Amino acid sequence: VTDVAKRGRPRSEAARAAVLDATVELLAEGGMAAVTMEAVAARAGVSKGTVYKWWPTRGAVALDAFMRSVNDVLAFPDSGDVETDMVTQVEVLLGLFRDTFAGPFLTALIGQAQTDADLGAAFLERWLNPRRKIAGDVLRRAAARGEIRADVDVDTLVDQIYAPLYHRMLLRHLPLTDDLPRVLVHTVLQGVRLQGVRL
Amino acid sequence: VTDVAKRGRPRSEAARAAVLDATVELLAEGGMAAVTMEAVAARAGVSKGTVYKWWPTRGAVALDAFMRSVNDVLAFPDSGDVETDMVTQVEVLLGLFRDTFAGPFLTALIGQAQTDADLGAAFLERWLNPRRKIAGDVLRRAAARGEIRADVDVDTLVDQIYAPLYHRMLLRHLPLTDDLPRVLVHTVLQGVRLQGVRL
Amino acid sequence: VTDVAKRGRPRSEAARAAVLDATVELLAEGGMAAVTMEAVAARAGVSKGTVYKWWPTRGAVALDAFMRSVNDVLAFPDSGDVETDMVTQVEVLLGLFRDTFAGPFLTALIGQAQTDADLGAAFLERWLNPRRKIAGDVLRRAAARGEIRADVDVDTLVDQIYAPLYHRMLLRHLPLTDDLPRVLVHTVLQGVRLQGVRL
Amino acid sequence: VTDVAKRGRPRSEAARAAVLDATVELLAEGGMAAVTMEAVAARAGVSKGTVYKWWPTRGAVALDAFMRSVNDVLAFPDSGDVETDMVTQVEVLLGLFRDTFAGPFLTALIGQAQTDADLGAAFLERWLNPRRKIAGDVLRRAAARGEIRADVDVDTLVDQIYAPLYHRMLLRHLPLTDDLPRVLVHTVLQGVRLQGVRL
DNA sequence: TCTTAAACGAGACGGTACGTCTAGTCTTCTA
DNA sequence: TAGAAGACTAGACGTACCGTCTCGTTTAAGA
Repeated sequence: VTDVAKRGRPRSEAARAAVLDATVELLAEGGMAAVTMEAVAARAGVSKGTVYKWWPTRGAVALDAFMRSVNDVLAFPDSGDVETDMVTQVEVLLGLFRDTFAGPFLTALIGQAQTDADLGAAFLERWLNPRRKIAGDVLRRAAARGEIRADVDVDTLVDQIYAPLYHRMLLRHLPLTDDLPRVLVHTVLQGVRLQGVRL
Repeated sequence: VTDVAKRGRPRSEAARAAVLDATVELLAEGGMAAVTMEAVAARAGVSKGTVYKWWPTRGAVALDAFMRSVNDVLAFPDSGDVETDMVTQVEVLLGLFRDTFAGPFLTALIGQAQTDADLGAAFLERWLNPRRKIAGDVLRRAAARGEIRADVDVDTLVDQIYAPLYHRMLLRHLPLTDDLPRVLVHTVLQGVRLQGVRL
Repeated sequence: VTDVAKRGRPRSEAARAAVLDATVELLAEGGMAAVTMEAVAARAGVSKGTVYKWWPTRGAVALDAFMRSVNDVLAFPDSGDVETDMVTQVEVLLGLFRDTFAGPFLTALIGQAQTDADLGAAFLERWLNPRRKIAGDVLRRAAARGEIRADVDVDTLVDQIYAPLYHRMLLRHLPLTDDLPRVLVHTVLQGVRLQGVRL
Repeated sequence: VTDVAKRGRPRSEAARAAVLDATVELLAEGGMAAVTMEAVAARAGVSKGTVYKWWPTRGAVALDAFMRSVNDVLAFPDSGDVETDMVTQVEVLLGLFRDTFAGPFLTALIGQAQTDADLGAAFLERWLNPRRKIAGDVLRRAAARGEIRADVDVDTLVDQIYAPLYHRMLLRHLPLTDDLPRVLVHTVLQGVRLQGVRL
């Protein structure tokens, strides 16, 4: 508990919200290229100084705006069957990528992170790692239950399921199809299953 | 044979080479952020007008510079064993990503392509698709030989092998380790093999 | 007589005419600002090299174009009365300045000459001095006939009659009115007449 | 009294002065051709944006620099004799044109004004018209006193005295000689005097 | 008829300034 | 003390002309 008496004018929550709303709008209209500190401040009706006071870069603003606008879909089913659980979860993510605002937002953020190391680190911490963690837990539970081999490389397994989604979203070489989650999960789990083939 | 008479002063090959060299240098020194049209022209000892005449954006310059500087490693072994061939090829790619200039170059290009659709298309055409094509051919040959299931989804299989490399390179959540190619290829092929488990 | 045999392709009169026509058009459309070597060449359907071969600067092109397009109004009446002759001549010049293309052309040329000494010299030689000469001759004849004082400063007299026309055309502080020639000439001649006042 | 609260950072007077100083220097060194927005900003140690913020064109900068550097010599003597007063004043102007920095400055400005209507208007308002006004007032007072004819066209009279100075400065067909003011004023006033000839 | 030389079109080139935009920082007043 | 307003330095943007330069192509005079 901080009983440090706060002096001076408190931070304006209105300003914060206006900045994040403006960012979402601008990204919708013109992609990440339109999300300039200048434009964000102008659109939000906020001074540039205020934006810089609370966010170091436009990437940071965008990440905050993104995290605020996704209703966190971290809930993971636990039906007792790995494949069912994984497919369900991948389908949720694919829907998010393809059908909601998260798609353009994520591509923009990852693109931006290539020239902004801090943004990359923040993106890992707040978005990617939490999702990898729970997916990994499901696989670890499956290994404990004997559904898949115990010596499996969970990290690589998670990559082989999730990376193709990001890859297609970023490179646009192939569409995100409805059957993709099932195929991705099935092939990989088939490869690490203890007992023979399951069709 | 083009007997189209060439009118006017011919394009300076020296200028073209100077631009691409300068781009490689700048990218090495300061990443894609340092590759500005201004800096490229200055470093190359070429006028800005000339750069803009031949390349629409800095992304286009960078892509050309990249394609010129990779000795095209499209050669694919054909030992008759899918897994060996795929592992070998993925190892080559991983080495390229991790140990050469291609890594920073590619991340920069893909990042840039998120706000430059033309660059994205050119990148697909000149880099990604050719590599996917030959990897896919290897898998299709294996299917024909009966090594893997005939109804396999080749595109997705390729993604599950290659996407993790790009993913780790772009997101930096995990390192590109030496055993990664073997694990990636083995798990996936195991999942689509006709006869049981092969260890 | 130059019996120097001319070898090689002779100068294209068509190109010369096209350049001068284009210059007149461009100046009409956008003032001297529109008369760039680039635009002249393009409009004339002539290569830039050809333009530079025959004219050193755009000012030179413009001066040539101007001199070609004014039907030389050097003819000066000689009625035996200085004032009548001078007024008539100034009226002709004023008409030229105000009602024809010569106005914009001259302001552009004089403006341009402020940063192009060669153009200034050429302008004096080909336009201003010939006109000053014949006006001066009329005044000198009048002095010889005893109409005006013999010790009159002819150059300054000519300036006091003509300079106001150029001044108003260049500075635009006052319009070129119909009665201006009469007033200009009358006042000045009144000041140098031998016998008393003539109304 | 303006009790309008000024918000935001106030304009930097240092920057303004630096710009005008730099402009004077550049014009001295290389004429109006050297006065580019780029060079002005660089010489002044000021960003281009700041220059463009306060002056729309280089002509505008130059006019401001000019108006700041002439100690306004609007003071007009009133000895009671028109001719004496006018000659004195024309001599001052001639000295300014011929012996000081004002000459090159004015020719450059008037030249520039031929392709910049706004500059022309500003030049009239801030330089030419104030000077014409007080010269005209002297002549109007003389008419009221009966020294010259009451129906005189003051504007044209002023032109006949001043225009030759500008004309010789711009066209360089004749030098600005010391006796010019006396001759200019004498001839014209002689032409509009009420009583006969005065030598 | 064939050669030769100048003029021509096309257009690429190194420069340079344009006027605009955004990044960040800084300074002042207001809430 | 936060925030709004906005001026400031810095520097890249993409465009436009500059004047020069190579080309291949004409065009006429001289061999």
